[in-house]
Amino acid sequence: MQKPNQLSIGEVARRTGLSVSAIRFYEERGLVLSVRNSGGQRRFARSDIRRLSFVMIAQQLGFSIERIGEALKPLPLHRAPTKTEWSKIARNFHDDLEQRISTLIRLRDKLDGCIGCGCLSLDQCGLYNPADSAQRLGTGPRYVISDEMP
Amino acid sequence: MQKPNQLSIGEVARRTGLSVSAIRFYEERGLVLSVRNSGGQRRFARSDIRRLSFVMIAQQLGFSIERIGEALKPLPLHRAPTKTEWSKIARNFHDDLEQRISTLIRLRDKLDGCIGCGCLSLDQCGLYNPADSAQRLGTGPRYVISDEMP
DNA sequence: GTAATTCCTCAAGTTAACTTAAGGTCAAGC
DNA sequence: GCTTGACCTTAAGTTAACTTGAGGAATTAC
Repeated sequence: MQKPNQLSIGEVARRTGLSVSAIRFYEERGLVLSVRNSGGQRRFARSDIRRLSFVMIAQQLGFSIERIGEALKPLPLHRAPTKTEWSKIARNFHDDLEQRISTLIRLRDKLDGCIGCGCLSLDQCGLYNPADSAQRLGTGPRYVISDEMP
Repeated sequence: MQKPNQLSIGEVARRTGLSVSAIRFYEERGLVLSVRNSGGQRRFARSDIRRLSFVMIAQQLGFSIERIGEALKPLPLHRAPTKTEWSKIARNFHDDLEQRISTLIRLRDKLDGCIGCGCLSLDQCGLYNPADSAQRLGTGPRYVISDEMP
C-alpha cells in the first residue's frame, strides 16, 4: 500500500543516512513536512530526500537548524524546487560563510600581532572585542558579555 | 584581612568582567586555582586576572573551555607566567585557527562551484563530506554522522 | 494467522557553558 | 553588636540538536 512517490520514514532514513529520530525532530522543527497514511504513519515525498540532504550540508557549513529553517522557507513544501530556487538559497549561505571567514581571519591576524607580546589584558590587547567575535558558536547561556552597570 | 596580592572573587569579577558564578565554574573546571582564607572564602592571585582574560579571549576565538584548559596546563598555577610561556600558547592557538579558516574556505569554494547546479544530493554534490567538516561546533549529541552497518 | 518489523507518541536524558535559586555563613561599617 | 552586603555550597534550569526508552499500534513476512 506504498505509493511510488510515498516514502516511509525508514526509507528516507536509509537514503539520507539520517536517523529516524532525527527526521522526526526535523519535521517537528518545520524543516520537512509529511502526510499520514490511513494507519497514522508518515509518508514523505521523494523531493524531501534532497531537502534533507541540503539540511545536512548546511549543518556541515556550521549553520543552526533554526537558520536553515529560515533559509528553506521560500522553498515549496512537498514539491521539488527549481534550480533557481535552490541557487538563491545557496547564494545566501555563501555570503554568510564569507563573513564568518573574514571575522576569523581578522582575529587570527590580531593574534599574530600579539604573539609573545605578553600584553594579555582585556583593555590593552585589542584581541578582546566582544562585538565582532566568533561568539555564539558555543551553546548555553552567555547572556552578558557586554559592559557593566546594571 | 585582605593581603595586597589576594583578591576576593568579587574583585576578580569586577576586573575581568566575568560573573562570579562563571569564575567559580572555571575553577571547578581547573582553569584557575584559588586558596581559601580562614573563613573559607576564595582568594585569587593578581596573575589570575590575566589568566582569566586569556580564557575570555580564547573563547572569542571559538575554543571550548576544555581545549583552553589543555592549553593552559603548561602555565604555572598561581605564579605569573613569562612572556615565553604565553607566546608558546598563543602560537599553538594560531595554528588551530589557521586550520579552521582553511577548512571554511574550502567549503565556501565548493559551495561556489555548486551554486545553481541543483545537484544537491549527498553522493554527487561533493559538498557533503563528513570528514573535513566544520562540524562539532554545534552542541548536543551528534554521535553518528558516519556510515551505516552496525 | 501470527511473529517479527517498523512506526507512533510522549517523556526524559545528553553535552556545553553557564545561570538562578535556596538556605546559610563571613566580613565590614556604624 | 548588629545589619548589610559579599561569599559559600548544592541543586536544578537553560539552549541546541538530537538520542534513548517505554508502552503500544500498524505493516510485512512467512
